[in-house]
Amino acid sequence: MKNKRKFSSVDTVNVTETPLKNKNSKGNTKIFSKRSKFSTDSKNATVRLQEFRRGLPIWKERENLIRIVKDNATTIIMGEMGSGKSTQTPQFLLDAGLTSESSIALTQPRRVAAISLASRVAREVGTKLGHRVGYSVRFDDKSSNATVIKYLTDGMLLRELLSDPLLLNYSIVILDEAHERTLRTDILFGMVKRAQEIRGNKLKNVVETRKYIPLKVIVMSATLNSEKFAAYFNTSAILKIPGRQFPVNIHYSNVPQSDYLDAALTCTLQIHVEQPPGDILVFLPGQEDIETLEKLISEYGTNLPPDKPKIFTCLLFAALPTEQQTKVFDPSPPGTRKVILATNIAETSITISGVRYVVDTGKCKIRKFNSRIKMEILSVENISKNSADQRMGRAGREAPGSCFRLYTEEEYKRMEKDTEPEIKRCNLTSIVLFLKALGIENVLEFDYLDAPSRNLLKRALEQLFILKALDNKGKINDLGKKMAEFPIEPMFARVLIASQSMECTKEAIDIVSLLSVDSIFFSPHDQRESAMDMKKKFISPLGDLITFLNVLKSFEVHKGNSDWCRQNFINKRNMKHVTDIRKQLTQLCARMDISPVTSCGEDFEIILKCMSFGFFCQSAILQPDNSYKTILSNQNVNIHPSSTLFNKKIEVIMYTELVSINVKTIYKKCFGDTKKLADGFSAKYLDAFGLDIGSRQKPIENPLLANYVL
DNA sequence: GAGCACTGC
Repeated sequence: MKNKRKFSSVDTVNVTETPLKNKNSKGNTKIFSKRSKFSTDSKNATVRLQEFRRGLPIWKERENLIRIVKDNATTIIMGEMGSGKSTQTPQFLLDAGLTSESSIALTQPRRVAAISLASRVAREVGTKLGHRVGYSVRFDDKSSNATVIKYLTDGMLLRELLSDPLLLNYSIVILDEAHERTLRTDILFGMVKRAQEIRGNKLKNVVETRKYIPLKVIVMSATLNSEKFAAYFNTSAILKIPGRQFPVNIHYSNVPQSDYLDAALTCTLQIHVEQPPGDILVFLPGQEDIETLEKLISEYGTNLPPDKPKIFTCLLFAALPTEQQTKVFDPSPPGTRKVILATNIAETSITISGVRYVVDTGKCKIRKFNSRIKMEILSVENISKNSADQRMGRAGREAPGSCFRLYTEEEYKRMEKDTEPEIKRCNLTSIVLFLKALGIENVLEFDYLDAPSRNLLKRALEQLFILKALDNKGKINDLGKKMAEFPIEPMFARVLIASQSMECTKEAIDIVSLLSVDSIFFSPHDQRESAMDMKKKFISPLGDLITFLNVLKSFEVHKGNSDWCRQNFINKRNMKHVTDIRKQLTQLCARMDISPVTSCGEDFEIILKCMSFGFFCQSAILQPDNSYKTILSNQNVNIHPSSTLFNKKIEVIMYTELVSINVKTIYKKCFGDTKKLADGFSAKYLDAFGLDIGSRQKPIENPLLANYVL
């Protein structure tokens, strides 16, 4: 069975903090199956586990850690990779009796990390997973009333806040990987601090003392600006734990590189020819670069000196089907050197053993709000110093290594220290609605570690107002509270709620689930045309959304058969995700008295009208030149060629996603050379569907839209 | 007629 959890063992946290002598990078299953050999002598296994624990760098700090946590409301632990902080800290505190009758929550930004850490710690504690030690991630809850150490994703703890805003279920909350600064951990910082203060104040009230126990907070991270966190949490308790890292030689480029792809090719081949054995990990910004470099390496690789080993390339990026992702863990064939071409996925999420050399282009793709074109775009940017150091570290996990930076030392010095936290650059609509639902009415004055820009907050508020989640004073109403309950974007939540009166909840759930995943289609580069052909039989003249619905129906008729998926270029992993989300939304709707079985049958007009409750702002009108203008900002846009409505000249369209494309691609076509061109963007529609003007929601009361009412 | 960093509920 190849599912996501196959990766649990390759996650940074797990591998670095549970390095067994017989470690096998192929997966937890392998690691555990090896270990289960020992479990025939369970006493022996227990002894081994305890010996291993005592060997961790954090073990020496045990008494110190317990004392600091005992004496301080908030503690900051800086632990390098392999220090054992994520597995040992909760056990130390539990053994020291610091949890009283309540439990410990430890958050992770990633599901696989939460699951594999919980599995590991359950073994160390000697309990069945889900009893004393458990985890809670979306679609998978292995925790019970008996659970005292609970690993959760940060998103899961956020959800728990909705029903338990003071986190009374826990006496200790540990926020791990704080340096990653995800939108969710940033909100958790503020909420946990608030819960701690309120619980502290309640404690002073003698009558209530029984009910409230103090909340201990621990912020953990590999590298972070500890002073900043310490100031934010009003604490001076900082504990530093050394990690296990081998030295890495850094080589900088002598001159700035104008073409990082070309530089990466040269550098990789040079390492291959000149350096001793060891795999090479190349960091690139995205899929396109990875595929281009693979072609280049295979072309040049054929001209290598005959006495040199051959090059064996592996690709690694998130959109790659799981079976192909796992190929990076296969040992390279004899007489070859493995070269892994990867995105940022190899920086935090996946650890590959055998890497001795890192080639760092110094670039990554980052989602950022662009105020000029007023939309979020994905663009290639320089990485931060921290990110560069993280990439470098990947060369020194098992032995000394080398890192080749394709930029000069001057350029490194000019890099930002840290990557800008998401809260300063991403869409905040969900988060603002969430805060309001938690009773934080003044989202501008919330106690953020880093305050988001007022511009971003204002946009989020406007959006929520348009969706009728907020009243004209910006206060959340019943509709908004209902929307916040759904674990989906507010616009989708609006559609689900509207589906009740539109009597099409079944279809609305299906479509929202389908739109919640990356892409249900898989089109490999070399088989693009046959993929297009196979897609044709699903196409509905009503647009992409009904086409998606047809795919889902067919997927179910074929019971998710793998061969059927492959033949039809359907991404099975993502379709499975669709059905998981659908199940969750179905349960949630039922709980909120929105009957999830109400169906509009084949009357798809109804479902399209229902979608307009969430997306009526995202409409555009056909122009004489066959382009479109958006109703909100009068912006020129086109229908994306992958849309089923491309070239159909529909009078009015509504879209769920706007994507920007690089001007380079357009110029490439005209001039063939893109080197000297600056980046630029042109908006296109990804998902569009036809909409009869008469069915548009009217009137639009928002003054912002007044100029654009049809 | 073209393109998708990484997560998460």
